[in-house]
Amino acid sequence: MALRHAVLAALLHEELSGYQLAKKFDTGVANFWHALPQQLYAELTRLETEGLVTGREVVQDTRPNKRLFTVTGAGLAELERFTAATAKPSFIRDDLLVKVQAVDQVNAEAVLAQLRERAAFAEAKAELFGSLLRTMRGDRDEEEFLRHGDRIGPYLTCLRGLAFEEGNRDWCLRGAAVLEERRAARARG
Amino acid sequence: MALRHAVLAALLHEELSGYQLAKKFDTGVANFWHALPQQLYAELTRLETEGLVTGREVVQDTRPNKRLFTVTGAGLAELERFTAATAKPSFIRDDLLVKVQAVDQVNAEAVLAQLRERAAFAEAKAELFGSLLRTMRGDRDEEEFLRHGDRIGPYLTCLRGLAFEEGNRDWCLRGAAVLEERRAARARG
DNA sequence: TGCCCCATGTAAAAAGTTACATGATTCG
DNA sequence: CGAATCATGTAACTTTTTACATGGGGCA
Repeated sequence: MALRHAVLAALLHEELSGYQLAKKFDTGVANFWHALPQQLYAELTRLETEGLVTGREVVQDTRPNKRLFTVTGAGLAELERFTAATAKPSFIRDDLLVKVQAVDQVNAEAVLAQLRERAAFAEAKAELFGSLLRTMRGDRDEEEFLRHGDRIGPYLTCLRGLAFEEGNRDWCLRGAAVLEERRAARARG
Repeated sequence: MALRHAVLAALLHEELSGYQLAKKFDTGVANFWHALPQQLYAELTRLETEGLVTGREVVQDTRPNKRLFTVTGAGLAELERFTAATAKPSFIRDDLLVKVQAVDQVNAEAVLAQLRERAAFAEAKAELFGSLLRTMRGDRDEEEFLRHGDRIGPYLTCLRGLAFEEGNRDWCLRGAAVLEERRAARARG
């Protein structure tokens, strides 16, 4: 039941349509959670019937009409309750880790290729997060911004996203280097 | 459908019972995946009917009997197929991140407390992973072990787990420091 | 004597993924 | 002219979580 809270948190600063929300959750720009469009449309509907968000129709001539959603007082109260409750620890769940775990018994070439691919993906995401952070803090430096800025929440979660992707990248590159080195050693005899 | 592959990967080196497997997956010692006991018992049953693992009954007098599972040839082939297929990117999904995202609008004290708690948890896990790594590499240094050791798969995934938890800890401590500083600033002015 | 560990599950509910559906507009 | 974007969903399926069930042995 955390998707609803993720949606509420995402709508806290901006009024968004389901479509816009979906884009954020999909690309991982909303890097504190991930969800598919269908989930979001369904969740927004549920949240609206429960009075936690309100939608207003925006009629567009050139584009299809859309509904923009805002968090209500009840929605904010619900987020407050959620925030006060204790959170469970989070776990990694990643196909690639499973493959690496098995790398001694299976085709290492395939794993090597996927490590390289993932490293590139992680690097791209890290760069995206980096530029988002620069945009958020403007001309202030980070220390200054975190001391006195408003809206530090999204900044902090983006920092975690950045570190996570940098960690991914570094680990993938390290793993790839190890596998390459071992392949080379086998080739030498 | 990755749980089955996680189970196969976990059983690759050791023969384990459902209970033992559950403990690993629960404490996150099998830090490349996480699953509840019920899932594992169900998955083991399924894997056995599909011939991907075989169980052998071990009769115990003082303890209840148990069934130890091993990966079959078909199981290894299935892992091989899985490894060759392309993996999807992984996303963070964490309650605490949602709470931090909302921290500007909700009670920051609760978030601060949870950041501290999580930092401690992450630190404990990082230490556990650190000692697991030391055990795995024995008296060799890491470079040496990764070059010439066998079973580097579990070592590499454990390295990722370690970096992840260190990242968690550092980020939590940073976030907590920021929130404290802002509280102090508010109190002053 | 009460609580934790061993050991294995079933059943139901919630959450997440995959597949499919529709239709206009803008861009290369 | 075909593909991508805007915009919103429904339906079926898979996966994960929560709650419940059972029963002996060891330990404080």
